[in-house]
Amino acid sequence: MVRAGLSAAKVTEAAAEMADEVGLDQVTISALARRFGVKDASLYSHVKNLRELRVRIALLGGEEMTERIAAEVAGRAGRDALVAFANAYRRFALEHPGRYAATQMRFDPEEVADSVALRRSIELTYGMLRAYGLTEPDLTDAGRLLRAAFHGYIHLELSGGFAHPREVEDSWSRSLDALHVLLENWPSH
Amino acid sequence: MVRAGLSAAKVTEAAAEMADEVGLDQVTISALARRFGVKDASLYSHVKNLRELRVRIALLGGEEMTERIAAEVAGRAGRDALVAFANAYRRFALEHPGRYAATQMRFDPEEVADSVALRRSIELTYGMLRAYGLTEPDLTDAGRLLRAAFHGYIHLELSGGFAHPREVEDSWSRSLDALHVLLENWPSH
DNA sequence: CACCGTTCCTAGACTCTCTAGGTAGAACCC
DNA sequence: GGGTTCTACCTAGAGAGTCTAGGAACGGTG
Repeated sequence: MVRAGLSAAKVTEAAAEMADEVGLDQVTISALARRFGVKDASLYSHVKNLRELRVRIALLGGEEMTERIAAEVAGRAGRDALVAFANAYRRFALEHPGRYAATQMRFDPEEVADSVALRRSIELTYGMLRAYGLTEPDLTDAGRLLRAAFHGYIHLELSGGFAHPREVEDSWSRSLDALHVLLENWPSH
Repeated sequence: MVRAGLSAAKVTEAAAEMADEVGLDQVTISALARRFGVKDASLYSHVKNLRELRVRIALLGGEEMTERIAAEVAGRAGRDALVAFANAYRRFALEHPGRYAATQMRFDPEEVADSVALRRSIELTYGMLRAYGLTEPDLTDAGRLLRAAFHGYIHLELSGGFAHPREVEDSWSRSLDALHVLLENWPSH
């Protein structure tokens, strides 16, 4: 008997790759087992169930994503930081749609409680916004709007919601200009 | 034998209701059949398959949503129209999360080709933006950003992404203020 | 070498989608 | 009222997926 030599980490990595290729909801225990040349039941030694597998994809994706964003934003402020953040965010989501989709799942608080990436990504956003001179509660409001705009844009783009011929690239960078202007003129009170 | 008296419309309506109650991905043919006290196979007389059922939910939801938005926006312009549009959009999504989720599916062009609601919702957005004095291509760019912001906000809210204690209601209306300012100062060229 | 934990297996229960072909109610028409 | 036809609903079953229980073989450790 030749063993595949699996582990929780290997299974998660392969699942993430599969999610990027065929979509998160096409990642099934049995399809993954097939990919490893192994029986379904074997995977349950490494992963509790399908739900947990997807959460693992999300945690992996979240880490990779914030790492890339952090690297791009490092040393920048204001418009430069905003553009770097946004482009790193979007590029990751487009290159890794499955991982990205996983990060958008609904989690129980305890599932992501010990996720460093989550906390770090919030810090990154707030740091960026503070450079615009914002303070609470504007910080929270602007942060939410920014996250919503980024996520909404990518979601619509990935789901084919932009049918109009105008290039999404152009639209995107013009939207970033607009958001920059918005943050500079955030209406306080 | 007592008949349930089903039809495609009744099945769709019940499926939409079910989606709002338990989530779109919990709407299965068998669960729906159970709800009607009927065997799974019986539903296939009314609906081609699960995919088509979900598309029907989306089309139904889309119609209801644009109808409500149109009613709220009618006769308003500028900030009033923006706020009315946004609030109607959000309220519908929060009251009908299943229907709303269905409208965010990825569709083949032909599936939604004859959807009046889709075209009307685009017209509504563009009408609103023209009142801000925008012209192409700013119209498209601003429209995309607006849709992204609305959708992103609701998606994050529905998926529990706003953990911070600050009231979402307040954040939301402040974000609408901000978007209003943004549209008034949209950076052309 | 014998022990032990881990990896992988078989077997099977349960759920879901969807097809093929059959039965029984309702509506029409003479 | 009896026959025809449409269609709502049925049984039966194939196929795919999740997941559990319990067993076998491999790898490393004493």
